[in-house]
Amino acid sequence: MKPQSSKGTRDFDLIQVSRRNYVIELLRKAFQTFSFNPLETPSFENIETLMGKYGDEGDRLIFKILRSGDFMKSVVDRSNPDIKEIADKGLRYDLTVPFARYVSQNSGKLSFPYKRYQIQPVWRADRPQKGRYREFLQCDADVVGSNSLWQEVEMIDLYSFAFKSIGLPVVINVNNRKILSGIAEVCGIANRLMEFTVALDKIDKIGEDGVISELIKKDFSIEEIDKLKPSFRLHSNVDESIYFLKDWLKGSSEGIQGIEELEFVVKRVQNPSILKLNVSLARGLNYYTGCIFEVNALNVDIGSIGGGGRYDNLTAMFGLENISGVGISFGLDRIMLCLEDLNLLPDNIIQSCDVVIIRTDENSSDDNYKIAQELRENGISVDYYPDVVKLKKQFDYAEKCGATHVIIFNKEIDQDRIKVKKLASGDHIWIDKKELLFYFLELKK
RNA sequence: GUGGUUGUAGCUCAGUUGGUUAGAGCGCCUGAUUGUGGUUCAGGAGGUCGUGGGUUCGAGACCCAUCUUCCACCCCA
Repeated sequence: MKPQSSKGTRDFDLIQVSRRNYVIELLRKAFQTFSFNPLETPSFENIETLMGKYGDEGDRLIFKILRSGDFMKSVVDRSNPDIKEIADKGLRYDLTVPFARYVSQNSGKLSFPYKRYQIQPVWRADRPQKGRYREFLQCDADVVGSNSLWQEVEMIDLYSFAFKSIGLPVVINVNNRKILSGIAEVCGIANRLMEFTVALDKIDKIGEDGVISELIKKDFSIEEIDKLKPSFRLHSNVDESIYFLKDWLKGSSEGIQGIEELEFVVKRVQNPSILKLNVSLARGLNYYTGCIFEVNALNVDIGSIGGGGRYDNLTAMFGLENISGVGISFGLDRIMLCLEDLNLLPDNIIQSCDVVIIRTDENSSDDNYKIAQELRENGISVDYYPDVVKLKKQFDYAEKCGATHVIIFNKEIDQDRIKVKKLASGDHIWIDKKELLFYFLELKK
């Protein structure tokens, strides 16, 4: 059998794990700084929990898990089985829906507003591309149980804080679903909001003409498209856009509310310069109801590296009414690609061992191993080479596992001193047996 | 899910209009040399040419299928 990892999945080696952990810790620190509590949920959920939350396209991309045992037994029509008949579980597609399930299930013991962060992999049965995997790590922060717009402000500040600490320059696109509804309302296409926003969302990619032809394809009339046209040109300058929108949408109370919400938020964030009001931003996940966010890295063409927004009714699907939430997500895998592309990762973050004990003589084995035990007990990372073999082999090994030092001790020849060699320079020093631990503890400081 | 693309030693790739025992560099292993590794030298292992069919006297090269890769849609982190 040929060894091969499954489509759209990857293995991470020493360097990659070290780098990922480095960024994950920065994110965790950011979440904690904003007072979110950790939560972990199972990798799979009941299929009903997942289905119908992400739109038709989302349902298709959920990894379904076959029923245990004879999974065809419960199928009524074998020529056309329903998905729920043969699969009763699915791998989580995002972290927001499992979170909503958790909140609904545990509403009695949670005090609201409840803030949690969650760093776990999610799975999508998508066709892989660069920056698009079938298993990837999401890092989410959500707060539920309050309608306060201060939470939108905090979410944007959290984004700024986190990306600043990571050192990745980004732009945060913001919009509000209510503005999109308002536009649809004043243009008389309220019943076709989704079709309109899906087309508008592509404007950065296909341009104004592309959006128009897309709308024509979807049977929008020329008059309707003419009315919608101002939305194609709203970009960048936040104040001007808000001023214009207030006039344009004055016939829609929902639209006006959306603008006011947006205005409240953009006026209060700590670093408004990384915000971009982007009326074309729609986001496909259909549970969003208010503010929506999407983060893009500057100077890297890889799609969004984060997204989120306000959802008013997500827990209602699980029976818990009147719980509004806001959440944001960091796409770790894409963030890593950006950092690698832009060469922004420090090179001193590899988590490797401090010292390899080189074996030259079986008679010294016990003494060598005692050295390893003593160092380990004091927090030094030690690799004890298991065999007495050629030095070249042992040195190569030490080099490869990233050790900074090797120790050579032969009790017959060396007696009470130990040779400590720095791998990078090749320099060596002799250290008295009693001083060895002190030497490495000093290095660690 | 639709359309296209890729696949030769561990890695990066050569391989001429289909024609004998499929090559290189790097890496790996062994030995020598270097005052106990990183240099240099010599030798060696390793590929049913992604997989399965087909065309042909003959296929790594052509055809079909399938898997994988990357790209564009779709959608998204």
